Order: sequence, then C-alpha cells, then structure tokens
Amino acid sequence: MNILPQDFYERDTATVAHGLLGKVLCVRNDDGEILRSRIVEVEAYLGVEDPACHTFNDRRTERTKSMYLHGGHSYVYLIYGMYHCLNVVTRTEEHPEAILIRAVEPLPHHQPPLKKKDMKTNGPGKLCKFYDITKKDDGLRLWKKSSDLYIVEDSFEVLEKQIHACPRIGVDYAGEAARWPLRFYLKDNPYISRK
DNA sequence: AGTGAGATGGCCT
DNA sequence: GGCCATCTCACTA
Repeated sequence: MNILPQDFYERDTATVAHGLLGKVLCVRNDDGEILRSRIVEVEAYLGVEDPACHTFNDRRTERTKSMYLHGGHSYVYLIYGMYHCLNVVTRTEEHPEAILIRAVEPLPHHQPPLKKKDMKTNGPGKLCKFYDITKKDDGLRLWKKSSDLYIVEDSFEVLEKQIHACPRIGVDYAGEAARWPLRFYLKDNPYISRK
C-alpha cells in the first residue's frame, strides 16, 4: 500500500480524476483506527474558467482558500447547510482546480453484500457523514501518512475501458459547462451515487 | 419508478 | 435575499 506522492496531484485535473478511481481513501477515526474505502466515483472541477467551479472567475474567498493551495491538499465545504463534500485539490497555486469525491466502496469487501438501504457511502454528502469528514478536515495534506485523511494505492487495477464519463450532477446553473463530461465512475460498481 | 418538497445555514451580491 | 457540487421522505401510480 503505497501513499500517493504530492506530484500525483499536480497533473491535469481530468487525468488525476481518472487516476483516483480505484485508489484507497484512508480516514483516521476518533479511536485512531484507519478506515479504508475504494474511490469509485469522482467529478473534476476546472477552476477559473469552469462556471460550475467554486473558483470560477478567480473567486478567492474564505471558503475557497484551500483550493488555492498546492495540489494534494483536501478541500472540504458545507453544502445546503447540512452536508459536507470532500475534494482533492489538483495542479498548483496558480490553478485552483479540484476533484469531488462522490462515492466510495468501504473495504475490506470480505463482508456480506449490503442492501441498498445500508449503503451510506454512495454519495458525496453521505460519505462525509459516514466518515465524519467536516471542515476540520479542510486543507489537510493527503500525501502524508500522518494526516487524518490520505490516499494510497494497492494492487487494484483500473482499465480505461472500465471508466464511464458523463455530465456532472447538480450543476445545471452552469450553462454549457453542465454538459461537460467531467463525472467519472467505475462501470458496474454498486456504490455509484446515481445511474 | 418517478416526482416534489423540505430541511438548514453559510456564502456571495 | 437568493442560491446551493445533497439527501430523505412522502406522495403518486
């Protein structure tokens, strides 16, 4: 289980989004245990020229501060007054782009198959609630094993053919950008947020 | 299966 | 004041 180095995140955002699929998100809980889950669905947000992105038009605010950090940091924000969303910052300080983690599959999968109603990690708000990811986890260094949040890779392999691309969810306000195929997920994975 | 409304509060104009 | 990178529940059928 190798941790992903910071330069993994400095590349083109759509490329990193593809690369994150199949990787393992590690969350340290209150007891110091590491909870692992496989990333199965993501969305890319392309910064100052992407009307769906929080940093569209170089909007620097208190909320978006973490998006202006170097690639490899976390960006966590509150949405609808109720749910948090976890993002991975990409590229560099000059390019505030990020990837939304929309769904994960808890590991190990040596457990009885879950009923649909038990799936608590098949959505960006749900997975943050499940793992207690909040503003306290904003701006963390995901390439450091000492962080409460980091990402590693195991022997799980993802082929390009297994990745499906389609428009992003919940960004209809963004005009034409709402149709850009920047949502990526692993075909046939049961933890996908929607079909 | 599909639709619609409400919860709830920070963020931005 | 209006909008939101969401989710659940209550309804229809």
